Amino acid sequence: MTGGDGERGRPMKKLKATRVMEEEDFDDYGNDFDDDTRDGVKSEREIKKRDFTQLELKPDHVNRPLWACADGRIILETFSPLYKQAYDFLIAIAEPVCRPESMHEYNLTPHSLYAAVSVGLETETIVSVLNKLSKTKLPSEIIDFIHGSTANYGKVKLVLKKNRYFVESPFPEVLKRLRKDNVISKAQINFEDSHGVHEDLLNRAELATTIEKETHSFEIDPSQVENVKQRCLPNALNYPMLEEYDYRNDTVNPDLNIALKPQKHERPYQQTSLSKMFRNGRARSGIIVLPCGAGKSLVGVSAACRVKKSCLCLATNAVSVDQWAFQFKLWSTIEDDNISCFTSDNKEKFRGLAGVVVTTYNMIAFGGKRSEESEKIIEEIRNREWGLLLMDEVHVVPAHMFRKVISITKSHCKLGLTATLVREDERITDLNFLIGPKLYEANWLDLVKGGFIANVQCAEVWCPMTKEFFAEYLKKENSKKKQALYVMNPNKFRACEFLIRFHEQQRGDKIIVFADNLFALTAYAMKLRKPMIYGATSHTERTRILEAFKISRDVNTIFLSKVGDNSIDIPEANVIIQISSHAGSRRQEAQRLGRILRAKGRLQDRMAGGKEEYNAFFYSLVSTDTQVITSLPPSDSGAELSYHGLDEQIELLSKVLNAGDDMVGQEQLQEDSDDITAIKSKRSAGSMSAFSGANGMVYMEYTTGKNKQGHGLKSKPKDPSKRHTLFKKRFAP
DNA sequence: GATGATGCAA
DNA sequence: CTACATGCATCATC
Repeated sequence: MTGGDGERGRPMKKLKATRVMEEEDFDDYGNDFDDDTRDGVKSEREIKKRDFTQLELKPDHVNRPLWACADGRIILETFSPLYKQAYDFLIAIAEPVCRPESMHEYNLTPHSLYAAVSVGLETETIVSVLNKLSKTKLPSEIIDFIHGSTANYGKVKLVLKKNRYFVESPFPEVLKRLRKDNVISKAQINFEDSHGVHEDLLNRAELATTIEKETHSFEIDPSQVENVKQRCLPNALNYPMLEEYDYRNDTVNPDLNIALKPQKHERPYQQTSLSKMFRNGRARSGIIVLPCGAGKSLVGVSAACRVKKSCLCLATNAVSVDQWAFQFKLWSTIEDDNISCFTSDNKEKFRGLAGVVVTTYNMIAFGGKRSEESEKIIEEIRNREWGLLLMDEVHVVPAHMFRKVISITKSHCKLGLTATLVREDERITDLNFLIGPKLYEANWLDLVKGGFIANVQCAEVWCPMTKEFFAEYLKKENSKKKQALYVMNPNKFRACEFLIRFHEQQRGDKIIVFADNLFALTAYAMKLRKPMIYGATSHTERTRILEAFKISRDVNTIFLSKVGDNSIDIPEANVIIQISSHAGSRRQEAQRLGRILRAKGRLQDRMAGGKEEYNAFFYSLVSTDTQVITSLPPSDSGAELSYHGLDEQIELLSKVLNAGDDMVGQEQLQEDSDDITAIKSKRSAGSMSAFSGANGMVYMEYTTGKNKQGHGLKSKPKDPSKRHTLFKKRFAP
C-alpha cells in the first residue's frame, strides 16, 4: 500500500475475495490489477491479512470504537458510546462494506479519501481523528496510504471558460507530468505551454487574476474531457481534477432570477448536504445520497437557487420532468417564463438569457432522428453554458447515457441526486469521475428518528409450496413453467390475500402489490378483483386508476408490474407487498422501499409522537421449496381466503400448467383489467383473528427495519423475540 | 390538439 | 440470457 499504483488497487481486490456477508460493491472502480492469480497463494495471504495479533492495543482501547487494519479495513463497534461520531466520520472517509447489527465494516480506498478531502477534510485531520477513534495504534501503512491518497488533491483544476475546457494548475511541473500521459497529450488542443494563456479569451480582469495566481494551463478537446478526468483519478495518475465553480464571480454567464421562497426552509440534513456542496463560496460537483422521500428535490432546487445561473435538470422520464418543474415552482421564486419542460410531447422553449430547463436523459442523449422542433431546442442546449447540471436518480441511468449527456452539455457544476448507490452491475461504476465524489450520504436511521421518513416494518414471508405444486415443480424442465408454479403457489396467494385484508380493514392502509411476472400479476389481480397497471395499460387508464387509488375509499390496493419501479409516483401508499419468484434485485427493493418511505414522512408530520409505531410495511413473499407441507390442515379458520380447499388448488394448478408459453391472451387481459377498475373492492366482515392463526400456512420470517437500514436489505436477523406481533410463528425453520 | 397504434433504439 | 418497460417519432383518427 505504500508503493506505486499497482499496490493501490489491492485493498479493493482483497475485499472482494474475502467478502462473506453481503454482495455489497462500493469499491470497484474498474481497477484490475490482479497480482494474486493462484488461489492457493491468495488464501494464504488472506489468512495473514486477517491475523490481527500484531496490532498494538492502546491501554484505553475499551473506550474507543474502532479497529483500523493495515489493509485499509476499518471495523466499527456499533454499541460504542462514540458510535455516532465515528459513524459520521467513517461515512465521510471510507466506503461502507457491510453493516450488520453490532459490527460495521468499512474500507479506506483512494476514492473514498478523495471524496473526504473534497468535502473539506484535511489529511492531518483524517489521520488524527482516525487515530483518536482507533483501539490500536494506527499502522504506518494506513498513515502512508492516507497521505499518498490525499497529497495531490486540489493541485489540478478543470475549468470551463467560454465553452472551452482548460486544465489549470499553479504547479507547472504537475502539468508537465500530466501532459506526458498518452491520453492527455492526445486530448490537448494547443501544444505551446500557455503561461498567461488564452489572452484572446480573457478580459483584462480575468487576465489580472490569472497572472496574479501564476496559473498555468492547457486547453483540452471537449470530447476528451471524460478521458482526461479518468486518467487523473486516484487509481491512475492520481491528480484528481477539482471541478469547482466560482459562480459568484462568473461574469460571462447571465444571472438567473431565482431564490428559495422565504417561507420554505431546508431540513437539517438537507442543509448539511448543501454545505458539502457549497464551500468557500464555490460549488463543487458530486453526488448526494438521500433516501426517497427525504426531499431530494428541495436539495436540487436549493442548489439551483444558490448558483443563480442557468440550470439543466435531467430526469428519467416525462412524469418526473413535470414533477421537477412543479418542485421548482413550489420551492423557488422562479418565474414561469424562466422555466421550461422539454419532452417528446411537450417542447417548450424558454426565452430570456438564463433559465431552468427540465428534460429527460433520453432527450439529450437520443441518437436517432429528431423532429425539427427538438433539433432546435437541442442545439440551444448544446450551445449554452450551464451553471448547474442537476441529475436526478443518478443510480438508474446507465453510464453510457451519462457519457453522452456530459459530453453534449457544458456545465460548470454537476450535482447528482440518488436514493442509493447500491447497484447490481457495473453501470454506475463510473459515477465518481463522471459526476464527482459522493458529497454526502444521509444516515437512514437518523432520518427515521427525526421523523423525516417512515419507520418501515420489513418482513420476509416464507410461503411453503403446497404438496401438489411442489411435486409438479420438481417434474418440470421448462423454467418458465417452473417460475409460474413458484409464483402461483397457493400459500403465497393466501398470504398475499391475508396481508391485503389485514391492512385494508384493520389499519385503513393503502397497499401496492408488485409482481414482476405478468401471469402472476394478472392472476392475482383478477382473483382478488383489484385494479392493476402494467406496461400495456394506457396512460389515461393509469392516471384513472391512480386517481381512484388516491381519492376513493374503495380502492385501497393496486397491483403493479415493473412499471411501478420507476415511472409511477404513488405518495399515498404505505404498504408494499412483493411477490417475486426469486428474491428481487437489491436496487429494485430499495427503490420500492423508497416509495413508502416518502408517504410516511407526510403521515408522520400529521401524527407527531408515537415514534415507536411502524407506519409503513414492506413484505416480500417468498416461495420456499425446502419444506413441504404434508397436508393442508382441513381447518375452517382460513376458509375466507381463496384457495382454501384442495379442489380449488388443484384447479389453479391445472390452470397454471395449461397456460401456454404465450400465457393468457392479451386481448382478454385488457378487457378484464378494464372491468376490474370499475368494480369496487369487495369488503367482507370476516374476523381477522381467524386469519392470524391461520393453519400454519405461512411462516413469517421477520426482519427489523433497523437491519434493513442502509445497505443491509438482505440481512435476516434470527432473533425470534423481534418477530412481528401480528404473526404467530407456527413452524420452526 | 388529444389519443392511439406502430416501429425503433438500447 | 430473456422478459419487461421505457421514450421518441410518425402517421392516422376523432
